[in-house]
Amino acid sequence: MSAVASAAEERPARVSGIDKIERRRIALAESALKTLGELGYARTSLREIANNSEFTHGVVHYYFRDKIDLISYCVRYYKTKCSRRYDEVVETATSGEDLVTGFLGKMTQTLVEETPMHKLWYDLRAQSMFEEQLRPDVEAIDQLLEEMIWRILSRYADLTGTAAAVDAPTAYALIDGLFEQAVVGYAANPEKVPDLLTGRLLQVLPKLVAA
Amino acid sequence: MSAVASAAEERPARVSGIDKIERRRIALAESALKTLGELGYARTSLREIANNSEFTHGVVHYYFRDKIDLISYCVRYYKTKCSRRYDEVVETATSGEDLVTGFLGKMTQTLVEETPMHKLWYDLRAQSMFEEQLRPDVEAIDQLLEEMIWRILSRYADLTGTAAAVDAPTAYALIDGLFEQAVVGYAANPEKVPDLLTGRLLQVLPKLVAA
DNA sequence: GACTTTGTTTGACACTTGTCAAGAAATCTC
DNA sequence: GAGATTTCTTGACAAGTGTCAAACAAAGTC
Repeated sequence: MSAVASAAEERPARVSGIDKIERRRIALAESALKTLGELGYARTSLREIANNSEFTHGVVHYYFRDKIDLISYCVRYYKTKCSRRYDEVVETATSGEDLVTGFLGKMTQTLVEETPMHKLWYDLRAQSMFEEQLRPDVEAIDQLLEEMIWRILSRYADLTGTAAAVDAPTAYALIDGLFEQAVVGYAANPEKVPDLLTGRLLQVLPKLVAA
Repeated sequence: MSAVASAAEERPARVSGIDKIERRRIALAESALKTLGELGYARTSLREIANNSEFTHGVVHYYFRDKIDLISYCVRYYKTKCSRRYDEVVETATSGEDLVTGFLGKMTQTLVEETPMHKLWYDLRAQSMFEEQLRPDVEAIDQLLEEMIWRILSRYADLTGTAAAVDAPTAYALIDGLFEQAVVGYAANPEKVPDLLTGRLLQVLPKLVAA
């Protein structure tokens, strides 16, 4: 089903106990993330997660202490998948234009192809304002995403012979604001929103650097 | 308790039926908003709302068809309170500096004094991605907030003899991104966040206009 | 092959949820 | 003040929740 899970089944040879348990957790988390992405935090129950998986609801509790433990694990697992999304673009781009094109392409692509995941992320970040237990994980991801944006902006400045004109948290908040706007608006207007996002980023990116 | 409710009690003389029912709804909504702001959407039940009010849980159902009807009403009621927040600043400012100072002051003030309301707003906007019935109301508020930001930016351009260098949706997404970052981070760092927000806006605002 | 450990199923529990309806209380109308 | 209407209280319901524990199966160990 997922990259990790299927990789697991390809090589079922030797699995030391700790790895096996970790593998199950990942499978559970993948399944939970799918359900969470569709229904959102508020409407997702442990039974729903179990129903949409190959496991029964008891198994969920065998591998996770409670609901928050599961969700928290999901969030942590999720972060490893997303914050390196633009690395290849950053490394292979040979000009500012190149980088911008690649960045916009990847960004609109993930907006379209992984909408549920992004919806979930903004949902969970909002939940973290009310549920303290989620806060450390959310903060960690936010940090990762900020660094991701900063790598892109630094490289962009390099390639164009300029310097970043805002600091990292600011750059992240700005670009994230545009992206969240796109995610929220995507359901209502899936054809137009990606282009709108592209246009807005093209307006903004040049203003984030200065000679 | 609130401005509207207390105004209602000061003048209990003549109240035509339709107004009385509307008044009760407002009182319920105020109470619901208080609870929602503290607990967030996911953890707020109708009974909790009733418990934190002077009414019983049956009354809630007497005045609102169901839960979504109540929350939807709350959202609509809320919007009337917030989108004119900066109007006075916009009208009285006589220079760019003036406007920026007033804007930043009001923004950090509402961040600190009305934190629960802002948390709720970002929560509800996230919920609207999963709950279609919330979408029209959320979209309407987003529109209002975009216009609010645009009034500020236009006036800022006027006063500084420049022109806005981004369109309205972009400007809103950028500033809202910074504000949401501040709201999310406020709980963890209530002393520093307002100043950080101020600093970041000062970095950004000049870049949103051009000669 | 018996025994132990590990993993899984199933069913139950206590509780909360949104919703509703029957009736009491208050208010209004004449 | 009697009767009608509106407003509110109370208690109940069905459904869903997180959690747990006891029975069961599988796998590993000697």
